[in-house]
Amino acid sequence: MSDAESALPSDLDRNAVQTALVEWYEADHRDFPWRRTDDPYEILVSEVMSQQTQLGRVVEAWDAFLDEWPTVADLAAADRADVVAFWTSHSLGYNNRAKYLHEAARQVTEDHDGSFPEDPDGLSELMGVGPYTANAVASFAFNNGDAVVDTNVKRVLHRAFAVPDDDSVFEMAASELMPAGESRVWNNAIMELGGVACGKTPTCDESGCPWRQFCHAYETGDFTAPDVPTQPTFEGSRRQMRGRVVRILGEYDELRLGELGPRVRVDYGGDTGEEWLRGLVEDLASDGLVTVDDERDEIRVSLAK
DNA sequence: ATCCTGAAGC
DNA sequence: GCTTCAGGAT
Repeated sequence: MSDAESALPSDLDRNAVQTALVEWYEADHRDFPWRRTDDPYEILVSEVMSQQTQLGRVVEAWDAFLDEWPTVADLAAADRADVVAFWTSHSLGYNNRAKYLHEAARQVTEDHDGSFPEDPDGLSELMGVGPYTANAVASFAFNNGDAVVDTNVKRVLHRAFAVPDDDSVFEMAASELMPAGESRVWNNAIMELGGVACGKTPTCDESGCPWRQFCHAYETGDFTAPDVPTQPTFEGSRRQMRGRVVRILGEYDELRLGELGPRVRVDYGGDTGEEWLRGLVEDLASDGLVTVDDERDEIRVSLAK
């Protein structure tokens, strides 16, 4: 259980490490609106939007989303098509996440009598809520989570304390470092550190990083970060075309395949003609995002209700 | 292990 | 142009 390779702070230093970070965070941090609420629904919406999307781009969408569906019951009662269309029109990407969020709202309303589970295990049962989001919502809504482990936390722990690039080790280290019973401020603070001071290009001195005196990377000058899987080129990809289909269907009630095609790509036809589009749309249908209505010789496509 | 998405950052 | 961004489902 003990960590021979990494240099997690000793019991003696841990308190100083914890205090330094919390004081740094409380002295000054970005004032995102979801940091001013403890409503689990509002927190969940912000977390799902924030997955793989820069926080600054989330603010406007978060406001508009809660304006449209102010409570979890409102969202549960909405049509999935409207939620997916909203998601796409606000450029949030990953429209599967809109479907998951809608489904999670339905779970809370129907399976939990309208009130959220208050611990990570219970929250994990909600659709689209994995280990990170479960701990984030438990922390920020109920101050009742364990340490979150996201790319920010991994990067910080790897640099500061030489925690090896291994998920289960990151989890143990993060958990050991968190002051008990302070998940709300702690998880906010450590992710703020990763987002502001210890990003890909660290700004230790400019940001007044509170861990400089403890930091392995600051001492050695090696700011190597854990590997993040690189993505294939987006331009021209199938993923891009899926995104276009969903965006277009968000603008029309229903389209025939032949009407949809030219709007998806100007060179619609040939190798990327009806056959190709049909496959694309069928994939989206199995993801529950669109409905394909195949009647007679006309194939009609729309966002799934 | 692969797929999902789009824009800012560099 | 390529990488990165508060991950999760299958």
